Amino acid sequence: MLKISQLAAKTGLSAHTIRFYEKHGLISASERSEAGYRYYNDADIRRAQFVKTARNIGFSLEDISQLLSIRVDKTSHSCQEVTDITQHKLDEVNARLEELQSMQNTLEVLLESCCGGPENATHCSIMEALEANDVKNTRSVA
Amino acid sequence: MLKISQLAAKTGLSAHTIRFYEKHGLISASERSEAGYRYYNDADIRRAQFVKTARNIGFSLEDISQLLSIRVDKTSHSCQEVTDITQHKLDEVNARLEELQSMQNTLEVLLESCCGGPENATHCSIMEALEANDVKNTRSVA
DNA sequence: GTTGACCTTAGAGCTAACTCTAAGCTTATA
DNA sequence: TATAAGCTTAGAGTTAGCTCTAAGGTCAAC
Repeated sequence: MLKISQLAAKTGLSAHTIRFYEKHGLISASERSEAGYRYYNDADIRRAQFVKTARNIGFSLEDISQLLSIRVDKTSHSCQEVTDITQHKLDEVNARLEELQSMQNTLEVLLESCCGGPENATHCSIMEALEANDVKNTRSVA
Repeated sequence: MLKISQLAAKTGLSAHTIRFYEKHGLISASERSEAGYRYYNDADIRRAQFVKTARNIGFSLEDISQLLSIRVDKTSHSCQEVTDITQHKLDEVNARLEELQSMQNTLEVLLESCCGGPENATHCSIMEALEANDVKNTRSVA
C-alpha cells in the first residue's frame, strides 16, 4: 500500500495532480487511514498508471474517463467502442496537425523572404506580408 | 469612418473581440462620438487587419503586440527583430508538431493493432497497450 | 517532546483568448 | 413617437488541466 507521495513517485504524477484526478473521478484510493491518509493498493496503482499512459499519448481526461469505464467492465464493452475513442482522438490530432503545418509553411515562407539583418524594418518583407491581406493560411481555432 | 460592427464585418473579428483587443492595447478607435461610440479611420482599419492577419498565421496576442510596436516605428527597429519573433513562433510550431506527430503515430499503431469489431473488449489490444507501461511517446505539455 | 516531513481540505489562481451578460444610453426607421 | 437595432461599460464566465495556498492534523525520528 502506497501513500500519495509514493504513488506520485511511481507514476510521475504529482500528489496535487493525483488529488485533482480523484476529484474528477479518474482514480481513487481504495483505503484511507484513520487520519484520512490515502492508501493505494496494486489495482489503484495500475489504474493510475493507465491514466498516466493514456495522458502521455494525448487523450483528454474526458476520453480517459470513458476508457476507464470500459476498463472496469470489459465484457460489456466492445473493441469498437475503444477504437471509436481512439479514432476520434486521431481525427483531432490530424486536424490540429494540418493547422500547424499550414502555420509552419507560412512562417517558413515569411522567414525566407526577409533578410533578417540589422537594416531597419521600413522595407521588411515580413511586415509587408502582414500588411497585405493575402497571407494564405486561415486558422480555425482548435 | 466605421462603427464597431462595420469594422467587425470588414475584418471578420467580432465586436466583442475588437473591444477585447482594445482593452489589451492591440487596436483602438482614433475617434469617439459624443455618445462614446467608437469610430475607426483607415489607419485603424489597417491596424485591425494586420492583427487579424497575424492572428490567422498563429501569432499570439503577445507576439502581435511586439510586431505592432515595430510597425508604428519601423525605422527604429531592425529586420532581425521581426525575424526573431517569427523564428521563435516557428520553433514553437515545430515543437508542437513533433508532439502531435508522435501522438499521431502512437494512435495509428494502436488502431492497426485492434480489430475494432463488436467483440467484447476483454482482449482488446488497445486496452492492453494502455495497461502496459511501454507505449512510447512521452508528451510534454506545450 | 519537539522538530520536520508528510498528509488533509476547500478553494483560489493560472493561462490564453475569447465570449457573454446586465443595465442602460443612442440612433435610425416607420 | 415608439420601437428595434446598435452602442457603451464593468465584470463574470468559459475551457482544460493543472498548480498552489492556507490552515491545520499526523507521524517517525532523534
